[in-house]
Amino acid sequence: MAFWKPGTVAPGTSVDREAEKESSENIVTFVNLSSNLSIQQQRKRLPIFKSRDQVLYLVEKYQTTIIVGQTGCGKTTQIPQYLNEAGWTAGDRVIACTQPRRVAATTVAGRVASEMNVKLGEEVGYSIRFDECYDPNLTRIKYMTDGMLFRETFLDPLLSQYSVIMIDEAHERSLYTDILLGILKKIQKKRPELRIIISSATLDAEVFYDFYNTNSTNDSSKDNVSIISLEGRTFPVDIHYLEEPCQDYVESAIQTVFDIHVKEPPGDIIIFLTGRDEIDNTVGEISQRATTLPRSAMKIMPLPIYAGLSSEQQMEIFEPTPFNTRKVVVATNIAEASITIEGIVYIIDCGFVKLRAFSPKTGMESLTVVPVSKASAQQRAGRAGRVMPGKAYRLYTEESFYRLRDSSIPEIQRSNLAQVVLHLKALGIDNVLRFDFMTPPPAELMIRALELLYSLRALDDYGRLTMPLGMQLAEFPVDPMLGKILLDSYQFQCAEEMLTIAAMLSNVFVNSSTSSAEFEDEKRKFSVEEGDHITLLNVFNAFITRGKKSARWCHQHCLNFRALSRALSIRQQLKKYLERFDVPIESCGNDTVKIRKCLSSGYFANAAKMQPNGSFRTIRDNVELHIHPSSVLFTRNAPWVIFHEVVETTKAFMRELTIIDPAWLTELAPHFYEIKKTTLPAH
DNA sequence: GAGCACTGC
Repeated sequence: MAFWKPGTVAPGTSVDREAEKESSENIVTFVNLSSNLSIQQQRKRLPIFKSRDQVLYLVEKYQTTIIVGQTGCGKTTQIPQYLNEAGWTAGDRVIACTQPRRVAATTVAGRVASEMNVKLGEEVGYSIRFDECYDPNLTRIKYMTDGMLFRETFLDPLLSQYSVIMIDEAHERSLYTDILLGILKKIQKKRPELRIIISSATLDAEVFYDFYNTNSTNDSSKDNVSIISLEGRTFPVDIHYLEEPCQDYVESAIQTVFDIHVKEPPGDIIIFLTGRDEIDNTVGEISQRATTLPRSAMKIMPLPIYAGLSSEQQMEIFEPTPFNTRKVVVATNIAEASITIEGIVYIIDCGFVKLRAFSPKTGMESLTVVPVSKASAQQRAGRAGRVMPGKAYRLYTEESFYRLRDSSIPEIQRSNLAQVVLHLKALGIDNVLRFDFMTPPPAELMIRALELLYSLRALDDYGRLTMPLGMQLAEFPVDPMLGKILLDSYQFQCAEEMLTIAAMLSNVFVNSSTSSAEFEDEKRKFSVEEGDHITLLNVFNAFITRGKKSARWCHQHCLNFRALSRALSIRQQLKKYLERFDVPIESCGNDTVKIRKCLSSGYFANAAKMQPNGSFRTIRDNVELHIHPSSVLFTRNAPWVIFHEVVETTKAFMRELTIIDPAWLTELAPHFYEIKKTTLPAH
């Protein structure tokens, strides 16, 4: 875990070390020179090349190999090529390499194709949702999102075409990474020849080791798992801690920016904060205080970055820094792994992150600020050492760093598991409570998911998947409640409307980039008194008809073009599933009763009744809820509603609501509301 | 009368 301090021996070849001592201009020359080398020569220069034979030996000898290496060591691009060269793709076999993010899968595939001098989509391909670029007969190395490889287990439960499966960035412990880790262990029992490579950036490799090691004797020479550590190519980062804890990390971050600006040599800064509010305030405050700098001083340019910004706003941070100016990027966790900004030399880490958790007791999600893990703090610091040695300022004491968790709680232990349970059942894993997870989720989470699936009639009294409903819900790439309204739409002749609503709900960033009065005016043009679902339907329909799917129209109406285009793709994909399930694609026109009844047939469990004081209580658990101010129903009178989700921030807020008639609940879900009938008004 | 980190099928 130790960071390399300047003046000590650092990792990497002596050639690399010589280069980094030069100024940044010299590094540019260095890179240009290497681009003149042949591709094969460049590959041999990567630090990982020295470990090539050892990696191949370990993969040959052990069923599972754990590779620990920092980002930038070349493992993602090189290891699949080494395996290909060593014959692991002979006999039409394929090497898979999974990534938690879409962009990583496509860009890495492109780079490897050019290194191998082949056309992307032939020997080297990729597979991500809405974009497949590989040839089943030709492709030998396939980069894919972990979610896509998981999907493939539905078609071929043993993933029999793959000789080696490399799970990259496993330390991030994404939901699908964790499910795959469990399923691969199961597959390996039936296919002992399958090789698994787990690649991780942190040193918590023992967890992976113990999980895959099936050697029950004390003789460790019989282990079927091996570990190898690779050296990275990043530069040393000097870590600074506060001597005393700070009261206000935003204020402390701003002060640190100006300290660096005045005392340190040129180089851009990144600040990690937790959310939009903090970021916007910090950017404003830095601009304001920058006006008090002496006229002769270097200029300072603060820029925000978070997912809710439009792509144009996001692109600004990648512009080259103007002359005599220091760029200060103020970021959420988006810059920890998803976005890489070149030229960062200083990082300021507030030590916190906003994390989503799901409560099995109430079925609510909460979004709360929690301390980061040591692994996250290390990852953040590493963002400073990409082009030259950097400095990291942690806005907490060294002692509190050592009290942090080693790594974040894996997603699978804090998520709504309804979809996961459904998927495992579809793979024939009946006793999901005993499935071999690397870190099992709490039993309450699993039980909550089983209850919901039972109430949706996706599971029978014995907990088995129902046919065809349960199986179809498992195949659908949406939440089971959304899947239910799609499959039930034939009863209300409204599949067209449900497809749109489902696509829009799977994609919440439609309007989050602006929050001005102007936007409020725009929103009113689309809103209807029945609630948010039909409002979303109107927005999408206007985008298609009046807006002609154009970015310009979206801009004029304060809508997020990226989000609407994505909704369009999701809708097309969901439509293909409905067609395959023989659900007639009909429209109910403007019959909002049909639409709202159909919504209730999937969301009956999420029903709430207004209280005399204006708040709401759920029917199921009697939990107090509030309408989120972004809802079109916020200022309206809504005695009974169903809602898409609850997010707990300052209060428990329902998001995306629709007004319903309570009689529909007993009509559509008598099995769920039978015993509570007395609480409903007589009709 | 609040304000939602980030992914993914």
